[in-house]
Amino acid sequence: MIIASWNVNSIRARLPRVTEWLKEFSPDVVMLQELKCPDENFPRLEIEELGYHVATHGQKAYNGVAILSQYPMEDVIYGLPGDDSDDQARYIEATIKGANGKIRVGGLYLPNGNPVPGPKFDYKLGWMDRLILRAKALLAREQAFVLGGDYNCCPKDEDCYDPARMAGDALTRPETRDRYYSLLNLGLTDALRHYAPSGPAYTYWDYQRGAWQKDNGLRIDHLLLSPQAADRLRRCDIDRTPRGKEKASDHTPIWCELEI
DNA sequence: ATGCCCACGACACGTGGA
Repeated sequence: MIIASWNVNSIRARLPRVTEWLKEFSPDVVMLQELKCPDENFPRLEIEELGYHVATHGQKAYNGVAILSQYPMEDVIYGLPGDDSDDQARYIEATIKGANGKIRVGGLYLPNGNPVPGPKFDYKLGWMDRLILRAKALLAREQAFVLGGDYNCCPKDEDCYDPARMAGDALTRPETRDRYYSLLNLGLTDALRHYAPSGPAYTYWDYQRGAWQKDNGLRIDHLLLSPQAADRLRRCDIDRTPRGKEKASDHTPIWCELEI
């Protein structure tokens, strides 16, 4: 089973890029972020036509997450548990019933958090604390799961093309990294780093200043696996192809293959 | 030169992204 994550930066603006990638790559499951549209405007039919079940958690103009799956989905939850006052659409979770077993999939769009300090950074850290609690709850089930998406966190300086330029940014702040490593220290596996333990492995390139052409990127999209999922990990990679196309998202897909 | 792009929504040189 191939499970991918892609921040598309508007599903409506990106629909041609998304459908061509689904046709060429045929991932079994895709977590999408930054839909930037309410559920009623999500291009559901166009994606269902390609053989995908669709679960969306959108909102007007900002945020928005979805899970696409070639297998049926069960027990979908919309929104990250732990704060009923949080009205930002940044989390969706579902169980995928594969041919040879099931896996729980959480798709997330973690808050950017800039500027630092400020209420947006406080919101980011609180959101990460809730994600850690959610991961603990899922780990207690002792089943395969993946938490994938745009974490808005460069775990190490090597995950930034220019660490000095990013110093103090919410994506590299120690408070952000501490929480990312708290997640890993629960026993989760950063799937990409299992195969590429160090060095550049970017998933995002700014639209500005020719960042893509100069490979001035960031590694901020991650797939974190529970022990039961990591046991089944067979491959993980970043597909840079979509980033080089016309009308590209500023992010590109990351994917892993699990023996499920 | 910490500016330069992109998308949204409804014109605002507005906001948010990262």
